[in-house]
Amino acid sequence: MPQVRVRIAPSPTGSLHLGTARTALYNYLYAKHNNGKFVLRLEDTDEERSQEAYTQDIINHLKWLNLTWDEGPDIGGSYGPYCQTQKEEHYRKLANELVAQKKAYFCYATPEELTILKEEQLKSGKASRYDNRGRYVSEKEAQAYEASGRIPCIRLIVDEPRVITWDDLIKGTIAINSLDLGGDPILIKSSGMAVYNFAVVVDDIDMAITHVIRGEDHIHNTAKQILIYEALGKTYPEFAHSALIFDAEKQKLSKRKHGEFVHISKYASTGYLPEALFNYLAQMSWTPSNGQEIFSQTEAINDFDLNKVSKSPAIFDLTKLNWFNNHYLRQLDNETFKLKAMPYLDLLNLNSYDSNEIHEMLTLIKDGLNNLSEITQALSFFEPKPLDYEKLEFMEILNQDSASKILNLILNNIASFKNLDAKETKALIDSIGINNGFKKGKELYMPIRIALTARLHGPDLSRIFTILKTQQVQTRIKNALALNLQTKS
RNA sequence: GCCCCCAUCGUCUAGAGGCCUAGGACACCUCCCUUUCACGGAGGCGGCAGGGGUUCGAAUCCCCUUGGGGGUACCA
Repeated sequence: MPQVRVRIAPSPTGSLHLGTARTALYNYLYAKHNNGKFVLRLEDTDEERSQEAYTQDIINHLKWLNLTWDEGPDIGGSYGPYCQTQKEEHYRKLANELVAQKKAYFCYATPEELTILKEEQLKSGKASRYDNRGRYVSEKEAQAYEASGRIPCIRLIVDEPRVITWDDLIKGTIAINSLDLGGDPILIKSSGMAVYNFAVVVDDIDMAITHVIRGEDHIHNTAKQILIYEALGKTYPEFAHSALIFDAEKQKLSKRKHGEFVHISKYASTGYLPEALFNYLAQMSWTPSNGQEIFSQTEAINDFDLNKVSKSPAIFDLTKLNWFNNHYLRQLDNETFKLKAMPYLDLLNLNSYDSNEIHEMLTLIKDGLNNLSEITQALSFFEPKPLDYEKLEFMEILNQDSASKILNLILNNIASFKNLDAKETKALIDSIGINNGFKKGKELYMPIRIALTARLHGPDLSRIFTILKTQQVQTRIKNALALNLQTKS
């Protein structure tokens, strides 16, 4: 058996899409599982929408996901070039050979003529398709078209009717009638550039691709492409079509509807770990044989099997991704976590704290995070500026008599808190509470929590207390008490 | 319209005719731990789209219906 060679072939018309990433992931896993090669190729035949910035984005984020390729436009390889725009001549040459062999022909129909054809078909309730009229144009007519300045495209002659069938590695047997392919397909646009379906086939042949793994939106393209392989006299590769990823309304994930959250870049910048996204994407239509939800890339490679990839579409669920991300975030050692947290920490003014204190803050919140960008909000109360207590829920608690009593007690004893660690701080708060008739619990701690953080919930209060230090604690309690007086008067 | 694909808890799935009283995970709910939140632990709720076959036996095989999705470009 020849070496397995698979490819991911994104078009640089947008930044790396979730769906493309998952297709890349399947290809990657399949290649690595079979000791094969994974190739990156850019399908940039769309002259109008392709952009260099997108190419960079795609390359960066595939790398970010640790889906590394063995050959590609950035690193080369012996089957290049790996961009379609660099192969224009080659495509044209092959198409012309097909014309010479009478397997293809020049078609002089104008877009306007085709639009009219389509409208007529629609009106009479027929399936809309090209009527293959160009097949029957005589030499003489062709010369007349040339003389009138028409520039032809090249179309492939399709046997009709005929059943095209292949054994899909994910879906099983698929059969499509050539009659339903919309008429003789274009190979070369009149601009001279190859059309997607032709370029793909030529490239997959040139690059000795053995397995084409892609989304099921390509199923009809596959039928057309098989016809092209046959015309070129080549055997076609194995095909595997995976179901698409949907949103909660069972619609295809689209930039238009979902904004930046269809792009891998968004997850990277929001502080999702590549391991988490990899794991989530992999498990959403494939389950390892041991049934585990959490698995590493290596484990996935060892166990991957196209046959076990789900035939039905999966709905993208951010909540579940969050669960995976939380898991991987908690697994990070403190140093790595700190390193990854830095960009989000930098958004806060925490210059007054030393690195031990920053470290302490991070361990405080590490376990409860969905993504790293939540750090900014989670730690914002550490910024040395006055807090805003003007919220009904806070006021209700602060206005209780017991609240001002407790806060005053802490204030009166503030000096005793100096240089205590978290455990000692807690013990002191407890004893102050007990000596003055408070049970330790919500009644005792909530007013302090609100005074120090202006929040109802958060991490361990005594640790917050020690990080803030007595000076800041004193200021905040005074502020909270002042507010209390204000509302009472 | 025409063609193709798909159908198990709200979501992701396990299931290859008897191991199924349909298993797991996320979410949700209850309880425990706990000053609160989170983490962790113990439970709970919840599903084979419908109808016909085939079979001793169907979530599983076949057919129909319904529903969902994709495609139908000189886009990729």
